[in-house]
Amino acid sequence: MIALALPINPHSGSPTDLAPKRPRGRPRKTEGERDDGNRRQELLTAAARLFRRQGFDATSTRDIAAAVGMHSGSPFYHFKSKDALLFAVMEEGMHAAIERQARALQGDASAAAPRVQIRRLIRAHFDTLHGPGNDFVPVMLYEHRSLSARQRASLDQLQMDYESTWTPVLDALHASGHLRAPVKLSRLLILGALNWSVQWFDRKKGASLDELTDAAMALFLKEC
Amino acid sequence: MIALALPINPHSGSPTDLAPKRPRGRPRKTEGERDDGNRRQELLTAAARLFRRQGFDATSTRDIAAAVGMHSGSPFYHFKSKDALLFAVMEEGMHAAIERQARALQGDASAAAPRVQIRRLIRAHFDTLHGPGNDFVPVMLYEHRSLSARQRASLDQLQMDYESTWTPVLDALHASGHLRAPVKLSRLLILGALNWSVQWFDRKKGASLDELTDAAMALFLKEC
DNA sequence: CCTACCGATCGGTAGG
DNA sequence: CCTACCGATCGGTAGG
Repeated sequence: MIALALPINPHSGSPTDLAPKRPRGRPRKTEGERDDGNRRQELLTAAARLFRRQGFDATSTRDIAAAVGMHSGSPFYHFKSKDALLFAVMEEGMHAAIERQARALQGDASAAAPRVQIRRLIRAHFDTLHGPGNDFVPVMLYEHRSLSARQRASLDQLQMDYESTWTPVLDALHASGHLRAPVKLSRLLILGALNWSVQWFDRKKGASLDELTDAAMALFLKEC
Repeated sequence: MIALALPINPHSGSPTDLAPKRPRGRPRKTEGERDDGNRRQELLTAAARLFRRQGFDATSTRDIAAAVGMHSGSPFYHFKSKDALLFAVMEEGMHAAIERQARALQGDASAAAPRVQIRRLIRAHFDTLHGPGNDFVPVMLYEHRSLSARQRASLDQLQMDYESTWTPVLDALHASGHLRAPVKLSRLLILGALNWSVQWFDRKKGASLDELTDAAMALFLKEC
């Protein structure tokens, strides 16, 4: 097992350490981001939380720095711009959502009845939007407009990957008569109904995520 | 009939006009807004358009001034702050939406079948979101977060007025078996599905508003 | 990752 | 509604 050199406190190592020296100066950057382990992730988490609460424009890079105990210029050591930070938040959100979705369908991807599959998809989607600490995708839903054209195109691709999982399930439901509206518009309207819940759902009161899922199932599907 | 003195060009009137003089200096202000007829409305329309396209924070008051051919400080002659301008945009949007909704139900408010009523509500809602020049309500949906607590409370009241029209219709549909999910959650999910269309609907391509309405009806209602 | 700083932009205002 | 302007804030950077 390889020991990871966690740079928690740069002053903690003895000067005579035999461990291989980390390279001095600025680490190489990759696609507008630098890699530094913990602190980078802390910035992402804090940024996601603040972006969700206050919006992208209303959150200054100083706010984000303060939230993780850094000084005003330091976030730019980890991200080359505020835009790059926003993009990284959204990208991480989409990757997590895609993985969560895959996990929800695991095992019986094609074995389970379409009604079971759609339920799992809906429930996983609600988890992505309302699970504790899951601020990343809501930021993406809110702040899609704040991205550059290139960044947007890249995220649209991820979003298409995510949504493409729904299509065969909706096709099957349409074929069996559980869904009567056209599949493409159904997908847009259903995901819209779920996404909009970021505007009103409160985990601490009202319905639970299971009740929400039940309601969505009852609203969208015919009983045949 | 009383002649309205439209101050289109302050220099157009002869000095010997017998028409009653307009009061000199700044007009009285009311709740953070001044009344000046045309120009004020021009500012509102331009602001709605820009806020929708770029977002509230990304739109400067200079952008808005330029859009109507004013200089940078002049919007503050009509609105006491950028916030007041945003609020006025949203308020006008909600009033128009409430009127459009009432018009859609006119005549047979209680006579028509609930299925007809819900169709009209859905169609009127899509008109509010996607009708030509209807940028006011989409701004409200996007920028709800940018308001102060007081402004938000005031708009929430208008939104409750708007949504309350849906409840008796949904109640009737639930009673007749056309709607199976709980009424309150149904209202939230349905309006969410419709609202989210501001993110993807394009009047110039794809489905028409009528097709969209058909799809929504087919998605949400059981056939009994 | 900190210190010290810059240029640009922005909401808003005084006075006419 | 224009002119001229101010104070504050912000993203970002050089140098260490």
